[in-house]
Amino acid sequence: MVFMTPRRTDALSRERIVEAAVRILDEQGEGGLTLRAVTDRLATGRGAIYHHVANKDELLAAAADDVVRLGDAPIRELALAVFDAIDAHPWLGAQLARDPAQPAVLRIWKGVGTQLHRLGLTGTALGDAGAALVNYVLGAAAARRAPDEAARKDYLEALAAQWAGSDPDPVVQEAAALLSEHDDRAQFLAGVDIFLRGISG
Amino acid sequence: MVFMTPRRTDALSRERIVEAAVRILDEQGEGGLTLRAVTDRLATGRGAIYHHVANKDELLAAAADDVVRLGDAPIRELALAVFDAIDAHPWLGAQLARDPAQPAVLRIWKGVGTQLHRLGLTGTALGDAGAALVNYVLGAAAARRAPDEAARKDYLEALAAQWAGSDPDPVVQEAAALLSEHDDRAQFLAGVDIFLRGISG
DNA sequence: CTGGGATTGGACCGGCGGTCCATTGACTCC
DNA sequence: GGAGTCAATGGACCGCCGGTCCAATCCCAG
Repeated sequence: MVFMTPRRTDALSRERIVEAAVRILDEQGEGGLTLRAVTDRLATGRGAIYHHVANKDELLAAAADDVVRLGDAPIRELALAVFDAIDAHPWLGAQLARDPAQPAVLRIWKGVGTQLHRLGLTGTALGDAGAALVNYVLGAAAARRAPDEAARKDYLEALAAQWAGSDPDPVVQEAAALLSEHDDRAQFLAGVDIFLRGISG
Repeated sequence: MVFMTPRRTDALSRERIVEAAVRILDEQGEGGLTLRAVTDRLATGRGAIYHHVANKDELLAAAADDVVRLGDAPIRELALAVFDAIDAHPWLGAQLARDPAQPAVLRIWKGVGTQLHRLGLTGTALGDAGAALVNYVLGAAAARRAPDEAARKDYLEALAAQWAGSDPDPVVQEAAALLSEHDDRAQFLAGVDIFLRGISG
C-alpha cells in the first residue's frame, strides 16, 4: 500500500463498538447488523474490530448485556423491566432467546433468583420457580419480536381464525375475538401474576 | 449444455424435501441445514427446490410443523408432548422461538387454548392463561437448545457460581448447588404445575 | 405425432463472517 | 532525543451462503 491512513485519534474500543452495534440494531433491526455496517459506522476496517470482539455472536451478546439494566426491584417490577427493555429494543427478544448462556440472561437469572429467595423460596422449590419465571419471561420476549404492527395483526387474526374455526362454541369464538385486541403489556403482567399465585398457592 | 440428465423417476415433492431437511437437522443440527445440503442429499440442483418451497425460512417452519405432533391429551400431557418433541429434535426449540407465526406454534396455541377452555376458562382469563402457558413452554423450549452436554454443564456451573458468589447466605448457596444436578424434564413439569396452580387458584 | 407448459439443475450473483498481513504510530528504554 | 518494539489498524482476500435465472428436458393434452 502506497499510503496508509494515519492512526485515528478517536481510538477504537470494545465500548465504542458495542455502542455502534446497539445503534444499528435499534435503527435497522437484527438483519441490519453486519460487521460491515459496524465498521462503516466507525469508519474503520474489519480487521480492527476483531482485536476487541471475538465474533459477531459475542458482539450481539454484548449489545444485549449493554441494554438489559435491572435494579433490585421486587419480582413484578423486575419482570416488567425486562419487558420494557424489549419494548424499547425490539431485537432484544430474539437475542435473549438465542443463547441461554449469554451474560444478559445470566443477569436476569440472578435477579429472579434473588427476588424469589427474598420471597422465602429455597432449594428445589426456588430452582423450579426460578426456571419457570425465567422461561416465561424469555418466551414472552421471543414472541414479541413481531417485525411490524401489520404482521403482528395478521398473525393474531390467523390464530383467531384457526382457533375459532375449530369449534363453533360461542365461548371459544369470543376468546378468539379477544385475541386481536389485547394489550401485550397487561397480558404479560397477568402471566406474571398467574405465576406468582402458582408459587404462593 | 450438451447433455441433460434425464428427468428423475423419483419425483421431487415438498414432502420429500421437508423429510430430507428433518433428517439433516437431526443429524447435523441447525447449522448443518443449508439448501446445498438438502439438494445434495436429494441429488438435484438448487433451482428445483424453489418450485416446491418458497425459501429456507419456510422450509424450517415446515420441518418444525412436520415434527410437532399433538393429540388432544389434557394440558399437562400436551405440554410434555412439546417437551419430548424438542428432546427428540434439539433444533426444534430454537426454531419454535424464531417465529411466533409459524404453523407449528399455531398448533401449540390451538391445543393449549382448547384444553384450557375445557378446564372452564373463557374470555380474557382464557387468553391470559393461554399466553402464559404458551410463552412458558416456548421459553423452556428455547432454553433447552444446549448444543452438547458439556456446554450445558459449563453454563449451569457459571450460573451457579455467579449466583452463589453474589450472596454468602447458605440457602442461596444450596440453591446454586442444586442447579447443576436438576432433572430438566421434572423441572419443566414443575413449571407447568406452577402455572396450572396459578390459573385455578 | 407434435407442440407447449411444467419441471429440472447448474451457472451465476451479491453479500456475509472471518482471516491475513503489510503498514503504521505510540510507547519504552537507554 | 533517538531507536527499537509491538499492539492496533484496515483493506484485500477466502469460502460459503441464500436466492435468481434460464437453457435443456420431459410429460401430457390434442
